[in-house]
Amino acid sequence: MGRAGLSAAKLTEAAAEMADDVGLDQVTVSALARRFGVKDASLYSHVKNLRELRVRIALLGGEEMTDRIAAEVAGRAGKDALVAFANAYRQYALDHPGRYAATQMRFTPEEVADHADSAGMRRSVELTYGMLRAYGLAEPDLTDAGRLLRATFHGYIHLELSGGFNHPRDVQDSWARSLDALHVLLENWPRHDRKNR
Amino acid sequence: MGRAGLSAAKLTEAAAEMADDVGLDQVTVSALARRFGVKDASLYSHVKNLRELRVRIALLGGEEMTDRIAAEVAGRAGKDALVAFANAYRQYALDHPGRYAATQMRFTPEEVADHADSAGMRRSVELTYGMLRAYGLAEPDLTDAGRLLRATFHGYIHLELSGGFNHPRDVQDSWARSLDALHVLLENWPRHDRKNR
DNA sequence: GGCTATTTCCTAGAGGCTCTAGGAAAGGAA
DNA sequence: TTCCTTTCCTAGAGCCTCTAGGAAATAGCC
Repeated sequence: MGRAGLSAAKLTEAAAEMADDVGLDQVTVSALARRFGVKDASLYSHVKNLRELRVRIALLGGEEMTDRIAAEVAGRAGKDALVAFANAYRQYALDHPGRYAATQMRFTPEEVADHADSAGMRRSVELTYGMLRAYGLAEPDLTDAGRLLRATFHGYIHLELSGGFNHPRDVQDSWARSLDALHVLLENWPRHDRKNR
Repeated sequence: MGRAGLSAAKLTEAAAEMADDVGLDQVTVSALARRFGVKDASLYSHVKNLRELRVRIALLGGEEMTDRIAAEVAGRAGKDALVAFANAYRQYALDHPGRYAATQMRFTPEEVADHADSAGMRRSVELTYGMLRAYGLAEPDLTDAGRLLRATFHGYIHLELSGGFNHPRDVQDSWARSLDALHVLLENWPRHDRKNR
């Protein structure tokens, strides 16, 4: 019987699919080994431990997500860019809930530094800032507004994925309206002013 | 040697403390039994399984959190109420990260129906709606704005707790400014209008 | 108080998980 | 072919959840 031909990359891809299917916390070394018809211990030649496997899923997800967002935002500005960004963000999370959940993990600096660079995360921040500058914001409003946007997007997706929205009103409609509201918000951002407060 | 005098309530309280200390996913039946100087199997007389233990933590957290928020919001309206609500929400989550994480779990209807009523969750929704009505909002804007607020608060706390805010700017300052912005947003909410769009 | 019923806690054990140590076999390179 | 490296294996320790069935402590009742 030939070998399975494993590699860290193949394992990560399969683990990511598994995470999207059955949830990130159901991704185990055992289950993954089973999927490849191989013993648990075999995977430890390719991946240090379960934690590393999850970090790899997160980095993969971060890259993919940023790519999608960048493609959608390219060439747009203002509300167009905001809506494109937000929809790409949400759609990726809905398409790949397991990968998305992984991106929300807390990393130690070594973990980020170790495998791959965290290019995905960094590019993502740049995209956000570019968008916000189009609204005429500058530091520290840039950071504040960026945090608010990230929080809102993430919170919305998290609640949606975890079934937190029980009311019958369609989530898609609520989401669209929230984007309208955020656009208004960014246009009327209470700008930082040394005298003010 | 006497008995430990366990009960579902005592276990839940201890589990909640443990969750705040070491993280919700570190709360195990084994660890909890160890804490009481008792064998694992003993806990199963009081609690059905690990899952139920976590649900109980969530319900406890939900009650406590809603109580705090209600106390702070009482007698306030408009921006005062918004800020009081938001700060109480955030402070509870920072004080009790494990309990808070538990409240974000996905429940099956039976789980909610089983133990206790989900009074906490329901009251929380009512509080939000009361606050929003003070801004002159009505359905479906009430639902939309409520979702946006919940998403923003949750997303902010989640990112803060998971170390997602790397920028040196103080989170407290950002938060305060975001509340200013949300107030502006609610005052300028793009109201639902059948002709519009 | 004594007796009984219930609750609390125990031992024993099955089964799943992570991860290490050390060995065998497959594939590539010289 | 021969050697070297990588891939995969067996074996096993340790921790976890959860069940079954039994012993001991408490509570209720006469």
